[in-house]
Amino acid sequence: MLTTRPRGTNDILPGEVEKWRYLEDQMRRICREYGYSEIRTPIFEHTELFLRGVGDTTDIVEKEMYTFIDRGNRSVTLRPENTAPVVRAYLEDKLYALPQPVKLYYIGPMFRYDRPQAGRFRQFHQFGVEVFGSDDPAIDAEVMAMSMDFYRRLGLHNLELHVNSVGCPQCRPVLIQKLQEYFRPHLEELCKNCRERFEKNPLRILDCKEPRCGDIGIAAPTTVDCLCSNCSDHFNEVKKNLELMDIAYQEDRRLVRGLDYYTHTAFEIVAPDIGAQSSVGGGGRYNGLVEICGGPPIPGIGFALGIERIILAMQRQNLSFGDAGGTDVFIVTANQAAAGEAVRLLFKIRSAGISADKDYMNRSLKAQMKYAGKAGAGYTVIIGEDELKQGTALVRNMGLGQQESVPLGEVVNFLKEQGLGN
RNA sequence: GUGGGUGUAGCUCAGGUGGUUAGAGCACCAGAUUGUGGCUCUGGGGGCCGUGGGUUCGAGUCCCAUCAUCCACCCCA
Repeated sequence: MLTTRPRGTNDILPGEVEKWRYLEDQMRRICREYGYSEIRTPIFEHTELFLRGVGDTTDIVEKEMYTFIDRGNRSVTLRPENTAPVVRAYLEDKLYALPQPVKLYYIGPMFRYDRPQAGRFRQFHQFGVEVFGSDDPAIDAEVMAMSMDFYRRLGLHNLELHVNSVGCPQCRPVLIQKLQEYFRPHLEELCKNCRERFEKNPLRILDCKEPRCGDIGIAAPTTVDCLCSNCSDHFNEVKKNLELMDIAYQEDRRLVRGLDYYTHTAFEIVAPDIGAQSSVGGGGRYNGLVEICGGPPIPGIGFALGIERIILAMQRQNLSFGDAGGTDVFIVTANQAAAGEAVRLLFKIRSAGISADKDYMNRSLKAQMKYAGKAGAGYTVIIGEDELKQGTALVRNMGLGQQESVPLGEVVNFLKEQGLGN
């Protein structure tokens, strides 16, 4: 146990961490372009926030939270998602006093006590955005367009954008009633879960994966059948805006989100080739959430993307994560007498903004060359007896296999002339 | 929470029906007439066989438990 990490967590090692940094760079860039500012909230919150915000009948709250009592006897929970915390910050820090809409993004770890499998971990990472203060359908479309734009920039293809409207407090009771009327005669045939859902949240029966429940529900009334005129207009405008941007989507009348706070627009982005956990992102509108959390009735919408799943999908599609970057220059010494000069020169090269390294393992010249080759050094700078006498160094281009003698004082300039450093 | 697969060297894996010093490839380190990497060749270091019990004269191999991991259900990003 001492040397094993907790189940469902990961070490991100050199070689892997560069991918994360590449993705994080892309996230920050697109957020700047779409007008989003970063917000960082705590990793843990008062448990009550998630009970109220996410919904106490959701699976996340009922069985997946890392909740514990701290030394001050407070119940706190490692955040299982970040919409509720951002809403909390929006209220606590009075961001409603800023010009609206307020557009925020976050990148960070989330925690859910799930059974790990492909694309699912107990500590996983999300990139998400939240927009407060506007119920303009154009914002709904923008949030979806932004997420699709993000995937496009990474080079991901074959992704599907599924869109639906789950109604509002006006029309949802109508839908729930109709659904219960429809399913009541079939109650016995439904799976155990769905029989519970029948009472608690009949909407969720629609996206049950049990084949039998699907068959039974095939002719069930769907969300769009019952939308009030407001919701219906809103949904149509959202779709119109997507079309203005040429964002391909499919309307999925059975799409229901697992968190209670969604109203109106709900969407999900699916990658078909990463296994069973195929959802790489999802989100929707949550016009009631700010109020649920004790604030004024302020509308909101957002999305969250799973970073591990994005990496999985990119690897499946053989996509590049940008240049890794490594050592440019390696200093090789032929004898002990050159060691001092190597230290001096190494510092000068690095100070000039060029990545450089030397041997620290007392290797032979030959072994140093080998190591430099494996480290991917573009150049080696060789200092030996002859060089010391002449006050020069041999600068070898490892790619070309050519080398030339350069005065010690000129090595840095010479390397710069080769295009190194910036 | 449920089901199935897998745990042997740093990595990927071999190790018929239990039998003596547990192997390979890759990686690592060193050398191939002593100042030069990639290719090749030679040699070397490395293994509580996941862990704990049990059966047996004897367990990497069989049994039980446990932990980890992978995949699926479920759920979701």
